[in-house]
Amino acid sequence: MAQGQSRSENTRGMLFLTDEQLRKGIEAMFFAYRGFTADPDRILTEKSYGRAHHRALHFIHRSPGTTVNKLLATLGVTKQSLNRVLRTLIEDGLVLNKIGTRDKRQRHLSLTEAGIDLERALSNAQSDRMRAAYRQAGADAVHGFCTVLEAMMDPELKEHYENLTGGEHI
Amino acid sequence: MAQGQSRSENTRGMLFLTDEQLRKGIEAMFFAYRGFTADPDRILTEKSYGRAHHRALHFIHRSPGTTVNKLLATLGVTKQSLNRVLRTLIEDGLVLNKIGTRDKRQRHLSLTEAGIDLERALSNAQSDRMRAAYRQAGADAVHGFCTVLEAMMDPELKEHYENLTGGEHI
DNA sequence: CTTGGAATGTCAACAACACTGACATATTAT
DNA sequence: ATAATATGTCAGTGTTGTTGACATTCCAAG
Repeated sequence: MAQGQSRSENTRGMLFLTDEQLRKGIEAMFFAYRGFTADPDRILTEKSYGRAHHRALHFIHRSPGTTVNKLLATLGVTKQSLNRVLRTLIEDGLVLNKIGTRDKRQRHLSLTEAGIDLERALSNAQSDRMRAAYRQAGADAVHGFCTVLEAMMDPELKEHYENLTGGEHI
Repeated sequence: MAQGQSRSENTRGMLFLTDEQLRKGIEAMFFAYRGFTADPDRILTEKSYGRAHHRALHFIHRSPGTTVNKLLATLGVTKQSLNRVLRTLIEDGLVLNKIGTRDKRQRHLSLTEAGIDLERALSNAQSDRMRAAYRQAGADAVHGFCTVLEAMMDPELKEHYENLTGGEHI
């Protein structure tokens, strides 16, 4: 019955959504995001880094050789904010900053060995929980999960998401 | 084929998950959460409030008459952090702070008319996007979405989530 | 070749929101 | 009486975001 209502559709095939169902989804996002970040946050605190460092490491690892401007667009922060984070990562020897050959204004970012190690540690911590959740929920649930998340993104952000999926080069 | 792989299971019925699929889920959470908070954030900025005010309003609206300690547990922040937010909300006439009758140490929190109005505006902004995402993704996807999110929560946080769903009283 | 604009870096100031630690005040429980 | 609970408050600190201003380097168009 509860199941029936949560899947109810009207004659035109449209979902009928109660306020209660919407609110439940909102709270699920809130609580789940806390779980989503909890494990990497513990590692980051040990190393005196924050979530912003994690994000930078993640997307540099994802698109090695990317430029600062591209990274800014993906992260959606100001250059001043990113620069503070990037500076510490470069100083600490986790990120490499190579001046472009074609366009010498651009800085191409990549991870050092140490950067790769930390990124992997963070990624593993996050993936472990993700994998457990996926296995617990099942394959169909995972598919629905991603479908709804994609539908929730801003169109502009969704482009970044899809470009990353397609693969990025120098 | 892509569909086939994302739903592939082995002979024991366990999901086979590639690193790529897990990373995609991680990035989907990151980008979707930005969309999730974008609309209410715009309203909050107008009123010189932040996301913390939104969360407080949401959960007080959800559980009228709740106490400070319960709210602290739900939000997972320190009392000093919550107090800063609550003080401004009370000063601005959005939240009521009533001394308990049974236990006079406790303060029971509830929304004023103005508080209800702002909560509704924020909630509507967030729900609109949620509803659109739900409709676009379909009923089965929504069910999977919630299932995975619940599996992703810390057990302790999941209790809060479920208690809220069940309904809270004074 | 000069000039405009793009890409980047940096400095300063500020705000939101989290934290810790310490302390005060009621109130309840033992 | 004493201990524990619930709450509030002050002071300090750190991360992460913001604006605004300015310098540098370099590409490209006139």
